[in-house]
Amino acid sequence: MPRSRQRILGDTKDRILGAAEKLFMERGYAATSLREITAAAGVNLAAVNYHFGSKEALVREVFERRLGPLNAARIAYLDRLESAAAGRPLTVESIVEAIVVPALHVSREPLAGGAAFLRLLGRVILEPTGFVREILPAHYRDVIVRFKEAFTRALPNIPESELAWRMHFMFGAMSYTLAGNDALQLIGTCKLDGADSPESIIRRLISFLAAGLQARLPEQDSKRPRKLASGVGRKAA
Amino acid sequence: MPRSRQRILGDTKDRILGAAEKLFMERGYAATSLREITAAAGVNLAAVNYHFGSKEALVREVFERRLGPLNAARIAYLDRLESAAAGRPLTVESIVEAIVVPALHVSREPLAGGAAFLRLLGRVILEPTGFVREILPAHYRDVIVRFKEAFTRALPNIPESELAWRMHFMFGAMSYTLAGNDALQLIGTCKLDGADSPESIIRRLISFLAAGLQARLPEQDSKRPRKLASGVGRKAA
DNA sequence: GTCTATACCACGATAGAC
DNA sequence: GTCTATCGTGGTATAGAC
Repeated sequence: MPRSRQRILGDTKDRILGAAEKLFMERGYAATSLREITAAAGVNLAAVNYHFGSKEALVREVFERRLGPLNAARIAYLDRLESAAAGRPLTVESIVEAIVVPALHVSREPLAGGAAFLRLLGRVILEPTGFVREILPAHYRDVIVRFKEAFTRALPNIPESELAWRMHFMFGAMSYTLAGNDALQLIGTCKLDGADSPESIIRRLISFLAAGLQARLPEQDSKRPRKLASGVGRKAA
Repeated sequence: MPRSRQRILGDTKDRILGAAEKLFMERGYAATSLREITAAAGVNLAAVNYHFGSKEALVREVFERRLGPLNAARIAYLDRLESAAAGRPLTVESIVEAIVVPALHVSREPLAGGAAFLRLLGRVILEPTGFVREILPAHYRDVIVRFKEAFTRALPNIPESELAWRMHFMFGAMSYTLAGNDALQLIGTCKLDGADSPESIIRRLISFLAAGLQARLPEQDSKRPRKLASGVGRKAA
């Protein structure tokens, strides 16, 4: 059902979407009022309710628009890796890379929402209530399936339930980092070198996650007596 | 300055604090109104503003009361490990244990706030705005200092900046997990075995984090030619 | 179909009586 | 210390203009 007429300078819906994204990113969801958004967009207050239904539905559309391309880029990255590997399993590092690097690109392209989008995403993922429970699953399903397969091939000795949890931990560390949280930095004693480029941070994140994903199992099946920790004293207490 | 008179059934301030904690945990901060809190506590609406000054100051006191004991338990745990080790460096696993296990205990003791407290804490840590920026540092400083020292001794070959980032990643994965987020679970394809006991989850988390913290450096100084990944195909692309 | 003006009710906060 | 009354602002709903 096409609209019969619309504005010259983008239609109202897009203007609201753009203004909302900008303000939500800058000030957060709760701290941004619909009156600020509609004022910035130059539209009437009631327009947001007409076009979106509610403030929550608005923020949902705001970052649905970003999440699709991001996850598509992740899958495309993985596709490239797998076709290059010609059937052999990938390294864990490269699989993690396929998840993290596209997010890094998003964080640096203002047109794609910039780092602020990831910050908002990271925050909204942690939210126990609201729309996350119904929206995120649909957007992440394909990504999870594909990467779970890849990890399973790369880590054949890790049981499925263990792998699920490790992916969970990976998800947490990644969300936290990409969200730009600097809890430690603020705490002061550990200053995360601000001069570090995003690339070097991502490299550090990848090696951390890859090592965690490949951790030896709590009770080793003793198939491959792999020595992991070295140069560290034995377990105390 | 002691109060001259106070109620029989706990004074107003404590009643508000108790009701607020319960409701904030259940419904989140933004979704809980002062009117609900004061109604549940059986006190007047204006009382919360008289005793605390604002809603924000109230939630701050709510989880300051829990965070102190939690971090004290972490330091005590580390103290015990170190005195038992008699000067030798601890294993990375045991240090991580000292961070995670006290939180597990909190999550299971309703009197200490229960799992809901960790959920609120994890969410509030992700919040870019508000009181976190001024409150959390003071409560976490001692913990960070002590554990950074311990990790530095346990991982003498990891540069300080690298270690800071790895602790950051650890913090993220841990907050995410303890906050009880089950993004993957909801996404469905990866069901995190609900039958898993908290203890087994914590064990998995510890081994994941310990492996990540001990990851080989991106460009190895080649002092200790440590083989980490095995049974995985070589890097593709 | 779109957009506007406007009214509604709940919220956090505060002043002032007691 | 406690209470009532009230203020400004928030998200939402609707009637009606175009």
